[in-house]
Amino acid sequence: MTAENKKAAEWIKLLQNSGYRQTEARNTIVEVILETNRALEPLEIFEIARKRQAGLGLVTVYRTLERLEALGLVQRVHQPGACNMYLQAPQGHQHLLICTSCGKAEFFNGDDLTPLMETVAARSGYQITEHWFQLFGCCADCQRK
Amino acid sequence: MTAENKKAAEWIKLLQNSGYRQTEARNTIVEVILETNRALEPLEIFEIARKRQAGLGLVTVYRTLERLEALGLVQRVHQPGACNMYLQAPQGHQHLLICTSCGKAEFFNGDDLTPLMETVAARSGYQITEHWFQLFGCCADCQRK
DNA sequence: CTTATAATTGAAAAACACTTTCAATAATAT
DNA sequence: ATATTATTGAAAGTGTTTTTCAATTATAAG
Repeated sequence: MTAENKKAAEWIKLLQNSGYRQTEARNTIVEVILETNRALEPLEIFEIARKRQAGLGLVTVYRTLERLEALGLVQRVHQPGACNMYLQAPQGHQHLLICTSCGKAEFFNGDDLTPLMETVAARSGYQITEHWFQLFGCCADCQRK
Repeated sequence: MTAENKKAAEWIKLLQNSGYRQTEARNTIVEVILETNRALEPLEIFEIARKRQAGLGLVTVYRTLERLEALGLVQRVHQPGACNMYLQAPQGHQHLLICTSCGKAEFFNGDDLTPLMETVAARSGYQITEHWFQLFGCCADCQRK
């Protein structure tokens, strides 16, 4: 059993524990998300998944993403070109690093941001509750090309 | 002449220097953006502007925003709820602090991010070219309420 | 000031992305 | 095996953004 299969089984289990049923459509959609290392739009997920499961509906992709996001398994990603992309969520709170060439997404820790946020809070008078931090660049593989 | 009027005149001038014409529609749209301290959706701009200029079309708002953004006068802002909002762009590269209650937007400098970005670049092998950093919170005025 | 020009406009239609509705189907509990 | 109920895909509906187009208006030229 590969790492992806194992994670897929975990996700399905979590869905079931929340009262959702295991279906072919959900299995396929979960697999597609887990084996992709970049954020995907609903339509992209649909097109990949449809090749494996004829008859799958785009609506089901939207509905499954909604449930996966509510369970915190998937994360919505905003990018300049598209702001409704979905990616497997990391452990805890992490920040994204995205390759502008191939789209590959990696997470990193941003604990270092706390002092800056405190300075901004003090200067502005705002009580800061949330932050978005995302880096864009060219990954090692794409630099070689 | 108020500060907003002065800035509006500058923007119109810049538009003209780029080969665009001065029109009533553009004047009104520019004024609305300049006197608002929060990011607005095209439809919001349209509704405010229409009260001052009957007959204005929503299409014109979209087209004007496109030009203003191309000239760097206006900046597109992504927020969890809406990712097509527009705000007067700051001098140089700055980061946003947005009040989740009233929407008020302020800019701040984020020079402190450089060391973190260098660390991430070194660890990941990415060549970092761009970053998004945005803070959300409750502004001083809204805290009092 | 008058005329020629080319950009700009708003209306309408089209394109697009996403959501809702609904009857048929399929997963799960009994 | 059966009953229950979530899930499904198709179709219709909604909201947003873009395109098309003829009429209008700003600007440059005379």
